[in-house]
Amino acid sequence: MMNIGKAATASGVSAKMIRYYESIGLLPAARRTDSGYRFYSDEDVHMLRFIRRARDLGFTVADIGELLALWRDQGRASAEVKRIALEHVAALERKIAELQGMAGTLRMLAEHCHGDARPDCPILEDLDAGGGR
Amino acid sequence: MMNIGKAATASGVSAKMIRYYESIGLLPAARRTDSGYRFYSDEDVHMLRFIRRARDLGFTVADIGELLALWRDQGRASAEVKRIALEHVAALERKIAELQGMAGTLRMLAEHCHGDARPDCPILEDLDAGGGR
DNA sequence: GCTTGACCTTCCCATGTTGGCAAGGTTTAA
DNA sequence: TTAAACCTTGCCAACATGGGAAGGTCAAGC
Repeated sequence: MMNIGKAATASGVSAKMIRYYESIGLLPAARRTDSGYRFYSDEDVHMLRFIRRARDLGFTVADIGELLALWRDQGRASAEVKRIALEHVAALERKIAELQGMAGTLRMLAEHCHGDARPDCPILEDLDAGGGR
Repeated sequence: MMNIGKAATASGVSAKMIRYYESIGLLPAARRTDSGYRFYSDEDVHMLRFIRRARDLGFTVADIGELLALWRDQGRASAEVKRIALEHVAALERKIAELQGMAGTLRMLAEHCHGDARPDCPILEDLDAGGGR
């Protein structure tokens, strides 16, 4: 049993975030000491690490709510977990493609820009003209 | 000369955003009619399209502030523009790498998940264990 | 036993960009 | 004259996170 600070260092989730997750219902309300301090078990820290890892993989808090429910449900079907994961992969890939498009365009523009003291600059010219759209 | 609604459709920037950009100082305060309506010139729409295009390329509003200043400065050095663009490309690429890492891990995990009615699922197991970290 | 510092509590605020809604004023067309 | 389509400002929401203030609690050292 430990304080929120200890649970935070043990799990890698800040105390601030632990309180936040509790407030939005991602975590059940923590037990409290008589004086009102939250306290946590190793089991709780385990759940916090789960959340931390899922955040690192880019899942939103809403996703994690679903994943946690499945995690706790011993009779879950793995198909559901896989669906959530693959949907997330697809979203990540859409985002990646979008960023790659931006980076590609900019890299191209920058290549044609002298990058010296002269004022003419294809980058600004493109922004000016709207990239031919 | 036109209303904000017209300027919005002409530039592709919503009226809401035009007001927002004005409020944060990205745009100078628009001129007003006697009754208080904002009005815009073709020149203004031109600037709005510049902003729109730069947003599409992923520049933050802060970046765009710099770019607009350079755009207006006829004596600017293109080196400065290029620097901003390349910094942004680097930021995009960092983000892309991060997302690719997430997507790669998840794709791998999903591949090893049966995705059927059985409860065992490598995805949850990884989240559980913390991916070996 | 008292003081001090390190913890905890709640509450409010800020980030960045965008949309939505409400209450009220203006303009335009029928 | 009236109705529709605009405009105005202001507030609220999202998402996840951090910062800070004001005040209560706990543990260690003296």
